[in-house]
Amino acid sequence: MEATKRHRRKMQSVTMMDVAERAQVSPSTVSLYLRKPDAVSATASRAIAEAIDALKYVPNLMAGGLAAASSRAVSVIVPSVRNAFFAETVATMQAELGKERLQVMLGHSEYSEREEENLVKMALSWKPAAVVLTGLSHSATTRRLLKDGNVPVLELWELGGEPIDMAVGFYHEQVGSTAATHLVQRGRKRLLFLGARLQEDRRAALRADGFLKTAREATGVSAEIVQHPAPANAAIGAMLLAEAIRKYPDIDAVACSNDHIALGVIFECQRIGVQIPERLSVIGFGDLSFSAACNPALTTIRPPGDLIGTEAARLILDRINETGRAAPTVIDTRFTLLQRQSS
Amino acid sequence: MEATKRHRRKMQSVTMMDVAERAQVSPSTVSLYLRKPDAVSATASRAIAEAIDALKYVPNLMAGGLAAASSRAVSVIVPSVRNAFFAETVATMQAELGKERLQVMLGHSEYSEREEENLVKMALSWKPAAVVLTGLSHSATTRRLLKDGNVPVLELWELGGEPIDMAVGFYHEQVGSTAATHLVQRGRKRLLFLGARLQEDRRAALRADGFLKTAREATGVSAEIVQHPAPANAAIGAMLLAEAIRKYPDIDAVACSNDHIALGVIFECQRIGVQIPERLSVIGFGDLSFSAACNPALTTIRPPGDLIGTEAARLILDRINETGRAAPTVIDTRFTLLQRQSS
DNA sequence: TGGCTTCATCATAGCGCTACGATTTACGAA
DNA sequence: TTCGTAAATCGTAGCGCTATGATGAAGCCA
Repeated sequence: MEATKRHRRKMQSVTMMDVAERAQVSPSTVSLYLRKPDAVSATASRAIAEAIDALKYVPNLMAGGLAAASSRAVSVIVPSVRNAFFAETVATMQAELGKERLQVMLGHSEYSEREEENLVKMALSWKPAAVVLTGLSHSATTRRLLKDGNVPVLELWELGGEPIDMAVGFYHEQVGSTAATHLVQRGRKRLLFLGARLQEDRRAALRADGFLKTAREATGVSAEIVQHPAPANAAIGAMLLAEAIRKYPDIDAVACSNDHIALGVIFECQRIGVQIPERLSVIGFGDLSFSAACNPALTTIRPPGDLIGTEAARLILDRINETGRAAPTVIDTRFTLLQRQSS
Repeated sequence: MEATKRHRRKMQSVTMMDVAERAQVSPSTVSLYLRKPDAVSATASRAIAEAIDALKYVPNLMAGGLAAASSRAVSVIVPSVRNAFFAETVATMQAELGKERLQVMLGHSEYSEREEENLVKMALSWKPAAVVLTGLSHSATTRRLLKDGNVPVLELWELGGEPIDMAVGFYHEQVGSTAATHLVQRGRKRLLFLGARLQEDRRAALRADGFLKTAREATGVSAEIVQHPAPANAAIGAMLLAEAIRKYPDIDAVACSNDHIALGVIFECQRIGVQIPERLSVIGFGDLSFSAACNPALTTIRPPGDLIGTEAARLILDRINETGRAAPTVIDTRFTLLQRQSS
């Protein structure tokens, strides 16, 4: 009986139908106005804008996404925004994509391929316009999901090997190599690499590899490594320096896997009376906001986190808008050695 | 003619209908299994799980959100994740909400009420399960949109006045007051507040107000302020200290609006030969990852960014699950004075 | 044995928008 | 004046899932 049929009430107080009625156009025209304003006449546009404002209409992006089989969302998966590198890239992407009314959806992998896989599954459920990952290490399931997902994929912050789709980053072994070359050119002969969490942070491990390889190739130069499994911060840096000097009393240079560690090294050197750079050269990685203000000012290698974010956003927008430009699959943003006082 | 009728092709290769067919249940049961597993028998659950795995089914959350008139997304709007305070809160919320398969959507307001308003409009288009804002300053339009939006709203990181819905944070004037009280109790009499970007960062401005008010109430104590319009970082901190000493040569204590500024102050004091804390006490705000490792270790006030994130996530989940507990509208997380060596 | 309750499962209309072909109108050229 | 083309607008089925009442089966108690 019709009397007992379920009547699902309308959930949204104002819909595109209401806007269309007030503006005296069809709902299709309202939809077109919101998606392609240039395809709608000035007269109709004014009436529609007035109706939207008067009715305080808020579009339902889920209905639009269902109908279009794609959403205006970009899933961005980084190890953590606690990490200043990824915070910078996320912030830059959010600014660029926000301008085009694309919503950034955030996921934290905490350097876990398993967690990244779970996040990719959740991401794909939203039919995102693109999926952004950090680095090149992914589970086989993640790779299959993304290949089957028919979605633009970017891998950021690391280059090497064949990307799933697009990649923006630089070669981390080259960062390590550049640090070693710099110290050797400064005349240092007893080099040390200080790293944290290298088991999970593969990019830091790659920098360590590049450093040791290049340093050990230099005539008359020795290079060792001292590590700690905890996440990198200044306190860990201080501990690492203390252990380094205990194990290798004659070191004359240290390269740190990031500037937090380098900061801790600088403070620890002050405490134990080691002069930088006279007695010990220090080089970091990251060029964080405090690096130039250190005493002495920190020599470091600057990764362009902002450029990575900007280029990634541009690739996404190009792919979405299909401007026809054959966007390069891989962008090498390189990095910059900033020679300051500490080396 | 039917022959010329448009046939919109099915977009998603595998849908819930396919899973239902393979598991030999109805699509309703599959939907129930995904939303409320306890309501489905063990036999049916096994068959459905097998079918999902075999067909590699990925749900379409937009269809679900359209049908349910709500999505499993939480919109989180912070000034920027470049700021470690908000990065910590976002990271904590992402971890808690991710466990319940709620997607964090990120927005950056850059301390602009206008930008926040735009982000709230975009947020509401996704029919989020909750909207999270930072601070208590919002445009009238933002307040109306959220009230009309029929959505749980949280305001984080600041208490004071009546919240739109729920609030988790602490009183920033009390932070400033606590810093002043601490310095006065240490016997300091010529106090200075060093702040950056106080025009936009209202919480930092509130801390400055609290500091000056309390310091000036103390007998025989004077207090001034030196500011810079740029975003706070260590380099700005160094500049502020240099200007502070130039303008007020007899100061014996500085309170910094955050620990980045304090870090710059520490380094600048080293450069100009000012002994901390003998000649100058320094107190910061934030307890960032480097604060304990400074030389001298930095006295600071620790805001519980992680607790704010955890409590916010709990309030959201309670509201979504409607557990019946009358969750308090306002949670004061307080803050902690960490007295280290610099004061 | 029958009736009532509970648990598991199902039916299906509809949520709000979009794609894309159809239709209408206006303008310019022959 | 007529025809063709371009611009603007419209029609409407369907995208994939869910809410909620309906239905059937099983179990328990009188």
